Amino acid sequence: MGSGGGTKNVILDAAERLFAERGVQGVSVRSVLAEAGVNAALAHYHFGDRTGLIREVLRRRVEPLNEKRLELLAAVEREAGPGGPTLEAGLGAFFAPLVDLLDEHPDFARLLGQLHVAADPALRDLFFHLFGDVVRRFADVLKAALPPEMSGPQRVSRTHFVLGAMILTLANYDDMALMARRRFKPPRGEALLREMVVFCAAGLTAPVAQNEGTR
Amino acid sequence: MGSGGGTKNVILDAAERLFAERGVQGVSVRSVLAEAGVNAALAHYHFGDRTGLIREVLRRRVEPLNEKRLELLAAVEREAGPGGPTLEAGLGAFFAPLVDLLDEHPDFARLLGQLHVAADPALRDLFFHLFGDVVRRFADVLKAALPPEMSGPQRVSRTHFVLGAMILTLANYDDMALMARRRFKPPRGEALLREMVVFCAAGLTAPVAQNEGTR
DNA sequence: ACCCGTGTTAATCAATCGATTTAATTAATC
DNA sequence: GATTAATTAAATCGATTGATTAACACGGGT
Repeated sequence: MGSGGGTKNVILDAAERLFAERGVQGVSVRSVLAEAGVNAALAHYHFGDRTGLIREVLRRRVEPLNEKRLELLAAVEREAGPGGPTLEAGLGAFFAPLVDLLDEHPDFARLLGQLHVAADPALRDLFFHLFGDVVRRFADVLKAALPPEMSGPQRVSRTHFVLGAMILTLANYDDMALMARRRFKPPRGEALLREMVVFCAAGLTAPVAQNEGTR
Repeated sequence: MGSGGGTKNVILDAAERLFAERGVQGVSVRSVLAEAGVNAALAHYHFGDRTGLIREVLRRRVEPLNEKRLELLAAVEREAGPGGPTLEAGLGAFFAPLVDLLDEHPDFARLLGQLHVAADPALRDLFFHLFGDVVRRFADVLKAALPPEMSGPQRVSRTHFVLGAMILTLANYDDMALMARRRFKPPRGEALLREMVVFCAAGLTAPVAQNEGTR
């Protein structure tokens, strides 16, 4: 389940699990150490303070995630023509590492989804600092792959919707079918990735101003 | 800004503001009462305990929201043919009250977005209890408006993406343009509603299995 | 006038929080 | 094998938490 031995990783695993279950703000450092089964002073020794613990929980998984995203992006850019990668290829490079994360570390995926909408200012700063560069890289790819006549605000809005679809999938994925009366087994892995790419690509490229009577 | 006088509403307004700023779990009852400028025992007097305060903050705005949603849904169903309302009309009835909420009570809108992905089990229960019925009503409308050959899991997945796009818009709307290098004024009101409906309708009706090489 | 219910205030409870200190234990180095 | 550094354990600090209590103000109804 966790990530190898060492007291440090034992603590980080416990923190990841509890953070996902109760929310970062709803978890005390003491409860993390109790869950990990180690002494109550080890968090301070290994991570300095509470913020250091949270930061390390995130950094441990976000850094490989960002690397994988940039690798995939470089790959699709290498294979693409001079116009840059297609919309589907760009979205695939952005989503695929998250879909893998959902399989390998579902607790962390839920935590990641929560943090995207977290209100605590300190958490938000930490979060944007971790992801800002990569998100901007992909935003440029998206811009190049979208029709040039699309306005800036429109592209920003639609990109925002794409992020929302992605975030709720991370945060709530296992509850996805809860509201349906029949219980469906939600797709995983490759199938989920395809669903996300198809949905977002269609939404991003939808023709504008086709329907007026929505209210 | 608030909702009329009365100590009760003064407390609820302060709670709404602080909850949106720092997250429900990051706000103490004492800080709410200090922000409201009232005595430290009035929360217990008016709302029983902390959970009662949270519940009332939500109920005060969610009940009118649900009523407005059902009214709009009844209206579009009345105007629709025997096949039920169109996809765009159904989505419009679902989104319009939220777009209004974003204008009139932006703090509560942010709070609502957070709660959709909140991890605290008690909060999640409270939340699903408030919205479950209405969401299921609209899920049925969506099902009727979508192509009958779409599979159940696929419809559930795409509905989930729609909810995600909506939730992030609520939670993060003012930060929408933050990641763009140029600063755009994000759309409001009618324009935002049209953006959401167009994007989601296109995503929901996208043809399946058109692209295989997404990874 | 009297009482009573509503609203408010100040004071305080035990529990828990993040953080720190001191001591005991283990591992590594010379 | 002695010395030193790294790690773990146990106990405790002041501050803050949710909750509760008792006392006080005040207005309307009988």
